[in-house]
Amino acid sequence: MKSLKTEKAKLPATSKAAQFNFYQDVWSITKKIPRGRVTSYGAIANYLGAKSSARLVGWALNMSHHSGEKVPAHRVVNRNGMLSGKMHFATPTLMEELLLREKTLVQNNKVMDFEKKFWDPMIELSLG
DNA sequence: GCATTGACGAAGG
DNA sequence: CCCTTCGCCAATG
Repeated sequence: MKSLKTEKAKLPATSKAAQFNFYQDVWSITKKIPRGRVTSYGAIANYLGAKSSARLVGWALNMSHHSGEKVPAHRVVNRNGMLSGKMHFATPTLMEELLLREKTLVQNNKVMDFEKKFWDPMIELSLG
């Protein structure tokens, strides 16, 4: 696995190329989240070796909207399982609707059985 | 350019 | 426990 730190060693953090790679990596991982499962911003950042840059994962997913690519951003929630990003979808209810469509139930703005549905890329992708 | 703002999360009080 | 602070860093004003 390629960490962001490794990328940083080659490219300055301010480099456009480095940013682009980071976004691409985030989208790539997000696409691997199976239907009916969810993960967190921090888990993705951690997998990319950028443990403390969870906020940038949110930015990357935000960029995915007008990127033209199909990124299941609704499967990424915060570390408590809350739908903190739902306001950034086309409608305020779209994120929850997309989750419900794949049998992921939401109550009080939070994914039900979050721990059971949690998909950790660090674990799931390191074995494959 | 500097200050503020977040789809975050850990640590400290 | 809950609330605040802090590190993080691209984007925005």
